[in-house]
Amino acid sequence: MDRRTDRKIGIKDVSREAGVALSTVSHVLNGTAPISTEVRNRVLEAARRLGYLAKRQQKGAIASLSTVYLAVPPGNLPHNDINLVSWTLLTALSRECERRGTKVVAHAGAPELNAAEILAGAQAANAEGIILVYDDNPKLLRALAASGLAVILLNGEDPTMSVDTVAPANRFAARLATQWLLSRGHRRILHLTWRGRSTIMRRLDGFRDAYAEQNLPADLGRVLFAEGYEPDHARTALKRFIHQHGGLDGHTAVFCAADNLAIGALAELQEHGFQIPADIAVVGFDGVAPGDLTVPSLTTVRVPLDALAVSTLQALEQRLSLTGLDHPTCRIELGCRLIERDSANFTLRT
Amino acid sequence: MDRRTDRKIGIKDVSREAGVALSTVSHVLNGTAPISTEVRNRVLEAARRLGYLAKRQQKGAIASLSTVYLAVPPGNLPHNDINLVSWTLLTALSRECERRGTKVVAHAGAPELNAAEILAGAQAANAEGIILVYDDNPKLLRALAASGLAVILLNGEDPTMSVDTVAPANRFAARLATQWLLSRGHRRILHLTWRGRSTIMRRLDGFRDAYAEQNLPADLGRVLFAEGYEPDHARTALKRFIHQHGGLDGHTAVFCAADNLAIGALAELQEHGFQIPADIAVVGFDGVAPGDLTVPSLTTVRVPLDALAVSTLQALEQRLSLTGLDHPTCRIELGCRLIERDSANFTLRT
DNA sequence: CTGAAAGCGCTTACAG
DNA sequence: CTGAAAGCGCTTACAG
Repeated sequence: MDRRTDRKIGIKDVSREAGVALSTVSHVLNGTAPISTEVRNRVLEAARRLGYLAKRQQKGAIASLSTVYLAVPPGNLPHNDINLVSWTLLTALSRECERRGTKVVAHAGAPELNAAEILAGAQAANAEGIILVYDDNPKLLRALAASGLAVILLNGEDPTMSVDTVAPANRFAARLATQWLLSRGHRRILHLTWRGRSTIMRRLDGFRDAYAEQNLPADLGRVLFAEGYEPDHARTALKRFIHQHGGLDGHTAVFCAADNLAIGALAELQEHGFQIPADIAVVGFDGVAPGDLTVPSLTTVRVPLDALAVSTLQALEQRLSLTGLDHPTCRIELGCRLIERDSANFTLRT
Repeated sequence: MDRRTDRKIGIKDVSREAGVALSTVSHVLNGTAPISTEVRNRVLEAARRLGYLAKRQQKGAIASLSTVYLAVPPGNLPHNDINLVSWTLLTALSRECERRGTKVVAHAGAPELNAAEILAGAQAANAEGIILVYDDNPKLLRALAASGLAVILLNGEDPTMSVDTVAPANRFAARLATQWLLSRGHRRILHLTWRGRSTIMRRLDGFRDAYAEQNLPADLGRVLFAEGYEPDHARTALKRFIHQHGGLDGHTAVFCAADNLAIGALAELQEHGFQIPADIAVVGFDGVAPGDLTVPSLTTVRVPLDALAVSTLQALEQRLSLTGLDHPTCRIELGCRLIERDSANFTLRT
């Protein structure tokens, strides 16, 4: 493999690699002549290996999006918040736009997002598409969808399926993390969450799924609601819980619906003298904070923010190219991975 | 708009349509020179309108899949079953493959799908990808994923997110149908379903979501499990229910998790002398049967089978082009539409 | 399926 | 950003 990635790859290279005539490659790629499947496969494999197919695909996808309009509920904007997830997601989004040469215009409107304002802003910016982040107000979504512009909801749910959405596979990821704890002997797991957007409730669904899948009594998995998703909310909720039950009430693990909560949980639990993970294991959800931010380092579910940004732009272009056709709206969920660190690195004897 | 779709459209046409120089169009499409957003947008819009972008995209996507290997659990094969959904889905799939010039090789193995057999078959067929339909056995999925071949699960769930999946948005669609009934005054709705694959349980989730969303007591929405998804299973289950309760126990609507069940429900309810929809409304799920197959015609949720087939092939190609990279697996759900016919065409006075 | 050759469409460099 | 021009890469028709 001494191919230089800088030299441009053409069908001549593919024909040499596959050991067939130049014209044969062309015919395979365009379906303009009947070619035996054996040769056809050889050609396609060579084209794929040399990156020719990828190059060709990129050329087809390029440049259809010149400007996107980005609307984020002000409460989730990075500057007035310690929300690292928001910040990382928006960074990934703008980096991906830059890579594609797509201009991003951010919405700056009233604190409450408003369809008319967003549409006016998008029009003024000459945007072909709108990316809405987090907000899942059905009225807003429906109004935007009715405008005929291409709209994608990122990191939110639209139960009415009026617009395309891109989000992490929250339910399945939470289920996997819970299963992982169960497989290490934990039985009484506390799910620490808050009454946030519906995507957060999907993590609760997944938590319960894991118990159901193993035919374990559902009440082994208790749910504790904090007042919000900041570390202090976690501390307050846990403090009250520990006070009420005179301890952890037999729980051996806390599965938090956000890293922010997990950070607060670590602090609060340690303040009460619990050893982590020996007395109680802690698992987070998000995976944007560096591992050594906490002591012990946090085991967590990593949400693929970069891939979410890529998929969002792809979905937007896809929708744009389908303008006019009534292709159904789609919901895309991306898989998350468990990052095993110290805060849950302990197997219970069963 | 007198453009002839048969004449090939080139950038010359785009430049004329947009009123700019030929070279400008090229620069816009390739990002090879800085172009003002105003001109850029004019060019892209013209390119989109003339179908040039679509043509270019198609060229990029074409021909990367030569052969797919199709594995369907034998129980779901059309020939030994009255399962119209299966039949329609597989037809849509093979039609889409034909359109793309992709060869389909069907798996013919033991009644129980087996990873080694499937992989051997796919290899023998020189297939680049595998489409698995329905089956959601986690062991099977994991084994296939580990093989390194591109794998898509169609109409199933993979909670482990080992392989990419494409499915209808079952949960949201069931929620919408239930909301629609609730909005027409129904309060006690019976959800008639069966213990099928997990995708069917998502319809139950959606049924419950609709009650929760309106803050209605969850026990207003009762669930009745039939022994299977055939019309006779529905009849048996309903017969027993009516007998036990000496009637419909206050229910004014039956929301069935499959059209097959709805067909049985219509027959059974009418046999007991109930008027449909005046005494009880019936809603199905699938939408593959013609509307006049039943009396009265069936209101149902239409699953976009053609679009599912298109998305499946797209997802497979996408995965193929990402070979090597560790892009997370994705789950794609497509929106469904409620088809309003006579069997639920009745609004209750509230 | 090959290989040489003609031709087409797009890209690119450049003066205005 | 235009417009004429050179050039490149791919397509296509055809004899073998």
